[in-house]
Amino acid sequence: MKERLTRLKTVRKLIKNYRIESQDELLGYLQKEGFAVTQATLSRDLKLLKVGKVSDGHAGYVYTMPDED
Amino acid sequence: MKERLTRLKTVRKLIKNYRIESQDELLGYLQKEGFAVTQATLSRDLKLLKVGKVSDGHAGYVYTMPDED
DNA sequence: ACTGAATATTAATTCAAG
DNA sequence: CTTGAATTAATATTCAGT
Repeated sequence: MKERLTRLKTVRKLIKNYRIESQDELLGYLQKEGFAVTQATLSRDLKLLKVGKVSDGHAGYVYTMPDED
Repeated sequence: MKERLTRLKTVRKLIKNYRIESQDELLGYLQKEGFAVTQATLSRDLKLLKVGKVSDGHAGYVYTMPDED
């Protein structure tokens, strides 16, 4: 199944364009894009993409993409 | 209490020098350096320092310092 | 190999207190 | 303003199934 590849691309895009604070939130965006997965899968995707969750210092926590990969 | 400042410095150093995979692990190193805090405090420290936990792609998860701050 | 459901683990926040 | 204990929330992993 090559769905994972297209999904990973989408996840990447979403993280770059939105301020996402949790995997559940990301899950919501993904669904709007037509992907139906669970949190477990998303966790694995984020691992593959090496995205990190970092505080912005005051407000909350945000997912970040590594610079090119 | 200015202990937080010295502790933050130490946390920074530890994260730069070791491969730390959890706050509990970091807690251990901190104790060896003479700081006795709880996970709650550490979580706050990491927030202040904007450190992030990121997968290295295969093995596990590692804490990372933002490039200069 | 990829995934979901359930679970275990880890991390953030609340709430009270110094 | 900083912290710890307890709690809640978030995330990683296990285990089974395809």
